[in-house]
Amino acid sequence: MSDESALRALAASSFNLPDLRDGQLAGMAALADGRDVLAVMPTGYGKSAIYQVAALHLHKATGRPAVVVSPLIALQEDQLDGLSQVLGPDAAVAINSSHSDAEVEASWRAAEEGTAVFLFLAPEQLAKQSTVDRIKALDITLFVVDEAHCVSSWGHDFRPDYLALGNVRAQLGNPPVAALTATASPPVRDEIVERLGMKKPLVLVHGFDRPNITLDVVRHHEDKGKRQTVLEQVAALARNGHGLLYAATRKDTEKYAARLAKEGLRAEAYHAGRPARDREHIHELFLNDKLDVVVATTAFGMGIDKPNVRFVVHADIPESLDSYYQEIGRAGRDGQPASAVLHYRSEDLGLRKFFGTHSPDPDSLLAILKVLKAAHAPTPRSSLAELTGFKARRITGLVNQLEETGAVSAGKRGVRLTSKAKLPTLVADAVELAEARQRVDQSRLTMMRAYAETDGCRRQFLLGYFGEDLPEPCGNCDRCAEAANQAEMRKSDGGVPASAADEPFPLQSTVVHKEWGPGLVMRHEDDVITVLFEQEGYKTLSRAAVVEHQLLKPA
DNA sequence: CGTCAGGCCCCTAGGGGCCTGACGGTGCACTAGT
Repeated sequence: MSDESALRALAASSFNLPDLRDGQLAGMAALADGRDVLAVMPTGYGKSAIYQVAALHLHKATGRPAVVVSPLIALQEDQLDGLSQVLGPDAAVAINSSHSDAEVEASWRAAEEGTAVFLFLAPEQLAKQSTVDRIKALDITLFVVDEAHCVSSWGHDFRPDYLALGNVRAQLGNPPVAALTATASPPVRDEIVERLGMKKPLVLVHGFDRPNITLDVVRHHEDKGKRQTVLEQVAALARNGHGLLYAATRKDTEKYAARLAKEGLRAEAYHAGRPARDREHIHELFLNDKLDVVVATTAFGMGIDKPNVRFVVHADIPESLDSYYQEIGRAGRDGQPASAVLHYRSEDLGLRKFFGTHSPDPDSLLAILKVLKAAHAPTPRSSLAELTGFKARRITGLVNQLEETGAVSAGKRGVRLTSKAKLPTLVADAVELAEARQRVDQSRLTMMRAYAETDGCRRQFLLGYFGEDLPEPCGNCDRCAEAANQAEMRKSDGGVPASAADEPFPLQSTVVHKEWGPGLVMRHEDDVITVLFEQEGYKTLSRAAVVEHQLLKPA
């Protein structure tokens, strides 16, 4: 295996990586050998090195570049800076809207003349056929998709061009794919592999468990009480180091940040509504330890690699465990103890449900299909936009939906109708697909909720979701602490806990509520009983009210 | 689905309570107007 030793040598000499971690060399070798690779590794583990060393190796042999698809321009520029320092000024170039036409042209030349090893761009650039054609002429060595979970989490509606990457890759002659992400449960991995058209990929999953992060969930019944507790807790945690507070809405980030600042903390709100200049500034302050806490929406995080984040607190539940894992994964990268706390109210699920609702639009789908039927020939997306009056981006989204159900196919010369079925049938198929997606999104939320409500070890639950088995409870989460407590109490009582015997509705017993119907008792907690109702899902009832008004009857 | 802000009424004058409608996240690229 001279390739492997060559790659090792290259990693050491060009990237200053004398020691490679589990999976890195295997990934590099597979890519150099023309095999697809899916790497699921936390930020800071070194997944970028996998494609970078492989690309440099291939560039030395062929003089041809690798394409890197990356979701954020800021991320592209960071990578550019990093690579330029190591390999020289023109070794990495980017094509995006932050550069002038002249700069973009210079980047293309660097790629065409063989100086550039890496060509960075966002998926939206690849929506232009002229761009795809020009890349095709480069005969690239690798097609790298960074933050590949975006394919599944953003592709379907928010940034539909992600879904077309598989198609683009095919047009480029199916170069080997390197898909990289820090978070992906097995179904998300499957979707990435499928969407990018990866064949028998080498799947590398490493560094998933982060035992130094303490996992806690705090349940709340009142919104006001939750806000107060969150503030107190963040203030307490910030005494031992810097961290992040995630909130669901922009307004809440502002409110929390203002309150924390009042308490004397160096706190800033961060969300997509703030001017780019402020966002960069906050980012920089945080990286340089000049802020105690950043209060942010989901906008903050991708590409952040700060080793000494001591806590990540969530004031509101995220949309999925995939998101949650990624967000808490920003804590404790230095391996020192760190804290991840989720503040949970079942009412907060409502907002997430709202965000997860993408109502399918039959009229728009029909309008596209009518145009295509009349055309009898492949129709470029630009013409579709003109003829229907929809914006280009909307066209991409609608065409993606129709393409997924096989109604149309998008090729080099445009979109054409491929199904012979009646148009209303095709619309119905696409609508059904959108609804199915909605159900999937809801079920991911359900898993997030189950994490928040589990009686078992949080880490076992979390790792289980990602398909990893943790044989013993972790001993570093609130559930494990609770279990240890109860064991201690039983020991000192010398017997069965008192509450279990006189409890009118034992755990796992079936009960009936006069409005909500039949349900299963899931949990007892201080003065609250949690019941999973067949029709309504989880509900928490005050024990006093249950007793006083006889809300529940044994079934 | 829940929360918030604004308007309204209330009973007796300034604050509380109720109702209703609006709003809620993530980024690319492109264009028009300074």
